[in-house]
Amino acid sequence: MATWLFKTEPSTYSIDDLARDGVTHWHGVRNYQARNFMMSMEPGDQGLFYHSSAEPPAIVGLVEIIHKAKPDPSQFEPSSDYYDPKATKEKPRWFCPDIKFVAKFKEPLGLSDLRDVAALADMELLKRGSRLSVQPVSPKEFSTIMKLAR
DNA sequence: GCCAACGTTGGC
DNA sequence: GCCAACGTTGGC
Repeated sequence: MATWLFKTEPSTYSIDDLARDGVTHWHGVRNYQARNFMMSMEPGDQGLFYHSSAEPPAIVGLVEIIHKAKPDPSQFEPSSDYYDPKATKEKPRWFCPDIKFVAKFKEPLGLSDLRDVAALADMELLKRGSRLSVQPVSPKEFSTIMKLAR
């Protein structure tokens, strides 16, 4: 089982939205590195759910991958913000997995608090200038965060 | 609102 | 294939 982190702006799609929906197609990611990580996800993998541009920016919950990545339908939809004119049904560019809600933490794990945790010193999320919206999380980092989570 | 960091685009 | 210009991300 691999472990990951999904970033989202809560004003766009929050942990509460996912709790309501139960399952969602993680569509709209338009970055090749993030896409490649999503294409390597397997059902049963777990993901941390992170709110960016939030107060505070924080890890707020846990999700699970329930279906491996398939073509992101929004790339074919001209009216979508995520439309990609260079993508075709025969050769899709963008793929995304289905994820399901597992838990919302009682207390968000704020970015500034995570920076104080020595075991997380090398975590991608905490790196200066880190913008990747889908990231791998190491087993050690994941277990450290799950111990902090309530 | 600022701005550093980073990815993408496109001219050459 | 280089790289300057530009747009976006996202913490602060």
